[in-house]
Parts: sequence; structure tokens; C-alpha cells
Amino acid sequence: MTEPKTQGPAASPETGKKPARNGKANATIYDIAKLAGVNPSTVSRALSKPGRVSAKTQKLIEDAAAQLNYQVNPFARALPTGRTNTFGLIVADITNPTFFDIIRGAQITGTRRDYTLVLAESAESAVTELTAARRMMTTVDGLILASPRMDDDDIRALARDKPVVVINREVEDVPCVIPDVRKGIGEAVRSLAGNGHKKLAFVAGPARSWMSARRWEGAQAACEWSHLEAVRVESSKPTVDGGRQVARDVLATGATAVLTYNDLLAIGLMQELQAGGMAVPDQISIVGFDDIFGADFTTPPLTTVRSPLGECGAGAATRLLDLLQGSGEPAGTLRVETELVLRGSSGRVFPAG
Amino acid sequence: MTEPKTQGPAASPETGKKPARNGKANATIYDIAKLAGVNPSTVSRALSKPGRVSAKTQKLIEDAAAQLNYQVNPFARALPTGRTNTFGLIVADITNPTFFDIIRGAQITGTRRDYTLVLAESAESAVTELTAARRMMTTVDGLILASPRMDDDDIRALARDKPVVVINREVEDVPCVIPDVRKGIGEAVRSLAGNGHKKLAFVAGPARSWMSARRWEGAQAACEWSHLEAVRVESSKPTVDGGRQVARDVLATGATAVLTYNDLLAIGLMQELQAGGMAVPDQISIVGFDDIFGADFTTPPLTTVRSPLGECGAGAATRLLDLLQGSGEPAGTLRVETELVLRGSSGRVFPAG
DNA sequence: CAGCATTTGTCAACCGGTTGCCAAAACTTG
DNA sequence: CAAGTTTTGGCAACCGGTTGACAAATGCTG
Repeated sequence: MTEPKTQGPAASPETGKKPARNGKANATIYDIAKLAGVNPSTVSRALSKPGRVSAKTQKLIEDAAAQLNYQVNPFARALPTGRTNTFGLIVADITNPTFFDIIRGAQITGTRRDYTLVLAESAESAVTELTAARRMMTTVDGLILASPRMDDDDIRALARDKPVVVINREVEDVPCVIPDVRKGIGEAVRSLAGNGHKKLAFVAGPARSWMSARRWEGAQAACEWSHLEAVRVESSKPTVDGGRQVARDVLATGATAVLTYNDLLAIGLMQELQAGGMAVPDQISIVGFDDIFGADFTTPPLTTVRSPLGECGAGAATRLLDLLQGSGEPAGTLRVETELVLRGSSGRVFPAG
Repeated sequence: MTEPKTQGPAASPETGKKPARNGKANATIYDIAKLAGVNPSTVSRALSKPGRVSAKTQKLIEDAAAQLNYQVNPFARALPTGRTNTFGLIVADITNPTFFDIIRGAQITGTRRDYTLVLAESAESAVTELTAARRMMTTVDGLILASPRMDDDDIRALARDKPVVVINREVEDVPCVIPDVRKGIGEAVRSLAGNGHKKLAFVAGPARSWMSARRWEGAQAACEWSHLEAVRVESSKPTVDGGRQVARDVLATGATAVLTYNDLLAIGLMQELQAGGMAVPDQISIVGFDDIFGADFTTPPLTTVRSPLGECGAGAATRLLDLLQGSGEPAGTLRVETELVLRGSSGRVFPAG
């Protein structure tokens, strides 16, 4: 009776009544209970509550569970408890490399703590984002919003329902993870100043982007400190293409150094300037932002202010999971440091020609 | 009585007994039933089975549902039915840009058909992969494996349980989506031959990679056809770094053209060769594979054989969802076309010097 | 308008766990 | 060894939907 018969719990000849699993049906705590000669509730306790049953019974049940190759049914568990061991991550654009490290960071942290990641994309739309968030809310234990586009109030409304952590934006009363741009920008501007630059052009990102505003502020502050003149140039969109389009405006400013809202803009800008015959960094220095994948593929490789995206994702996940598991502060902002990554696209200013 | 009072169904003063939702608890079909004056099961039918209840009752129930802001509880639904409207995607490495587009393609297709994507990573390990797959199996309706590392048999075992679709590998009896490399490689080799190249070095990928084998076969066949000599060079790992390391071996072959297993290898190789003073493409032509994000950031931009990764992801998701919804063939392989993307890193062979 | 077929709604069981409450069992202690 | 305390396991209700079986209501036919 004790041999692990492979036929298991579903030995009935009638081919599976409800669950169309043609092979073996998954074992339930009832099967275990029968096999171990105890009550199902005891099995439930043995498997979830630590030390609620005697060591003897515990062993008995664990063996039976192992023998039947038992795995809890997450839905059955979720129904009465509301806990799903799942958390959501909503990003604006899956193909934007900025988010990839965030996704990875969150994914890894989640897996390590036995949580599953559910991913959704908002396609850069505030409406889609809110819809996705609402949909997810019923399914997950908590939510991470990376660079959300929706209103602060909507975010707070979601946060009232279940734990929410925001990345790359500061929302009052909601825990946030944001890169502190000051250090990185400071380093970048000091480096440029040290190389003799007098005027810096900042290529801004989307008008509604919270992060773009912070970066512009940071650039202004750092320039004041280092006695550089800072001018702002608007871009149509924060992509490689947007960077190409903005080249003309950048040149018009007469600046010898450029700091862009993100790396894609920097790459596009550099491509366009080089195509126009300008030498980087000899005639103009370019500094990007984020240090995305591929930032070092360019010639010269891109100098950039690194945003620790992976850390943001991991930090947000840690924060969220702490919240879910009862530890950790309810709100407050986690700041992660940015730093200058000095590569080839920035350097000494040369006399024209 | 008919006004939509915002206090909703949970007006009881005792602060939430089980569901810790401090605000309003979610409405259930029982609430709807009470409000509409029908039986809960009627509500269930009205909301899922089309035309099982009279138009009159239908309307009544829908109004009540709207009024209560009802949303089904996915777990409660999943428990008896087994359906979750969810599918899993397992990739070897989240940070590998090859998978970016696959993830996106699958995500978008899924969302469009009202399915949610659950993402997991195997960290390039066959064991982790199988574990993740097994875990997921209990939660999702079906699974997509992108470039799986596990054994064919393990994959088939999973496929016996629930629908599985494989990307970038062919597994018998399991539906697969694979890029057909012949066309793209053919175009690449013809282009090189047309530019006067006589000898092509192929930089191979991981020894166990199914795809690497296909690409090498394709290169050999195309070279034979175009009267080029093909030589194979092994790489330590399919990354930028691996590409740098293999530069010496590539030069040793004396080939004037190189085709690499993937773009990362090509980029690393190009960086190393350029650092050593070689001109690309004047002294050596380099062609990558996949056309990943960033392949055009290099100088010169990388010529590459594009693998329609997004299409693969979308195709796999479509396939899987068709399977889940009853339409579509049970197995068989979907082939997507590859094509040459001619950029600056390949061209005419010049006399040495 | 009786007799029959069809539509529509209800009842009740079920999916697979969790948990409050209680009694039996085991362990202390005087 | 009796009385009191602590463990331990069992009972049963519950989470929120789905669905087969059945009866009531409705429609159709002669």
C-alpha cells in the first residue's frame, strides 16, 4: 500500500470528467489527507502554517505530498485568502530598453521571494495604463508602475486598494523609487566644465514627463554651480529619430556640449551631427542619460549619466514585497544614485576647425 | 433605491472582516442577483453564456452589474473551470535584446485577445527553465517557450499537459515558430559574393543551440551555391565580449567576410577589429544576425540578417490562443521569413591596404 | 383549449484550498 | 494520580464563481 504507485489519485477508468488533463490529475490536499490518514484541514495547516501540527504528522503529510507530487492550486488558495503571490508591473513601452532592466530587476527580485511577475504595457497612453492597472488589481497582490503616465490622483486611488510602488516619479503618499539625478549630472557637468566647455544645451524629453523636468532642473543647478550657461532645447519625441530632428536646433544654440534627456536622443543626435560632418567629441561633446543597452555600441561610445534601472526595478519589487509581507514603511521615497559613465563622446573643447 | 449609491454592497460598519479592502469590497454575482431579483446562477449565465437567458433578464442583470461596478473574480472563475485567461512566456535571458521583441509581440497579441502575459526567465539554465515551466503550468492556460534549453522530451511532457508553443527551435509533435534562415542568409551571401568576396567565416553560437546549427547549415548551403568557401569559427559565448575574443581567430582564417551567429558577436567583433586598425567594410565585411535593437547604433551601422522576432512572438501567441480556443491545428511548424538588412558594415572587397 | 415542445430560471453540488471553533489527546504539576 | 494547561486534529463554513438536472413558464400546434 505504501509503494508509490504511479497511477496516483486518478485511477478511475472513466477518462477525466471535468479537468481535461488526459494524464494524471493534480493531487489535492484531500488526496494527501486520505493517503496520510488525516483530515484535509490538517494537511492544509501542515503545508502552510509552520509548527501548527506535530512533527510526526508533519512528516507523514510531507511524505504523502511528495509521493503524490502535490502542488498547491494557486486559485483555490487565492479564493479564500485574497493572496495570489503575484505582482504586476506596468511599463509605458515594452520595446523601450529603459524598461528592460527595470523588468529584469523586478522579475529577479520577485522570483527570489517566490512571487510571479505579471507584465502589462500601456503603449504610452494614460488611459490604457489605467485600464491595465484596474484589470490587474483584481489579480495581483500589488503593483509597480514604471514611469506612469496617469494622474497622481489615479495612482493614489489605486494605492488605496492595494500596495503600489512607483518608479521614476514622485507621488505623494505613495512609495516611490527614483534615481537622484543630482550626483550624476553634477559629475557630468563638472567633467564638461573641466574640459573647457562654457555652454551646455539640454535636450528635453516629453513635456509631461516628471523625470525630464527633474533632469532639466538638475542640469540648470549643476551648470550654475560650475559657471556654465545652460540652454534648453525641446525634442519632438524621446527616440533616436527625435534626436536626429533636434540636431539643427542644438547647433543653433552654439553650445559645445549637449546633455540629453535620454540615450536614444543622444544617439540620434550624434548620428545626425556626424552625418553633417561634425566630429564628436572634438567639435561637440554629447552626454546621454540612462546608459541603456547599446549605449556603448556607438562610435565613439556614448558618455552618459547612468540611471541604475535594474536597481530601480529590484528596489521597487523589494519595497512592494516588504509591504505585502507586513514589514517596511507604508510610504516614502527610495532614492538611488546616478553616476557619470565617461566614454568617448565627450571631451575637451577644441578651437573651431 | 435606484441611484448608484457609492457606498455599494459593503456598507456594514465593522471594518472589513476578511477582505482587508478598506474601501468598497468588490461586488459579486450574489450582489447582482439580489439587486436584479434573480438567482446567482442566472447572473453567471447572463454574464458568460451568450443568449442563455432572455433579453429582458439580460438587460436587467447587465444594468445591475454596471451599477455595482462588477468585475469577475478571476480566481473564483478559474477554480471550477480551470481556465485562467493567462499564458506564460519563458525566455532564457530577459536582458538579451533578442527576446525584447518576442516578449512584446506575445504581449500585444495576448492583450488584444484578452489574455494576460506571465513572464519568467530561465537564466540560461535548463533546470531553472523546467522548474519555472512546471510552476507556471498550474497557473496558466498555455505556455510559450522562447529558445528553450531543456530537452525535447521535457518539452513534450509539458505539452501533454497543456498547449505549448516553442519559438526558435523545432520539437516534434509540438507546434513551433521558427525563422527560416535560408532566404536571409542566401541574400547575405549573394550580396557578399556580388561584392567580390571569396571566403566567408561563420562565427558559431553555443554548441547546444539548435538555431546556431541551422544558421551554420544555411551559411554552408548558400556559400556552396554562390561558390564561396565557408569556414567555421567557434565562439566562447554569444555576446559582445565573445565577439571581441573571437577576432583573432577570424583574422586567422583569412576570410574577407564574416557572418556571425548573432548581432552581439558581430558588434564585439567589429569593435575589436576597428580597435586593431582595420577598416570595416573596406578591409573586412561583417554581417550579423537578428537585427536587434541597437544594431544600427554602430559605425558603420551593422548589416544583418533580420529575424522577425516580434512576428515570432506574435505568431506563437496567436498559435497558442487558437489552440486554447479550439481552432487551429494541434501541431506543425510556422515558418517566418528572414531577410537581409543591408547597412554599412558590409561591402566591396578592396585589395589589401 | 388541451397537449406537447421549447425556453428560461432555480436548486444544489462542486472546484480546492483556509480558518475559527471546539473537543480529544498529551503533557504538566502539585 | 487527579486537575489544569497546552497541543493537536477534526468539523464545517466559506471564498465566488460554474454547470448539470430539473421544474416552471412560455410558445406553438391541432
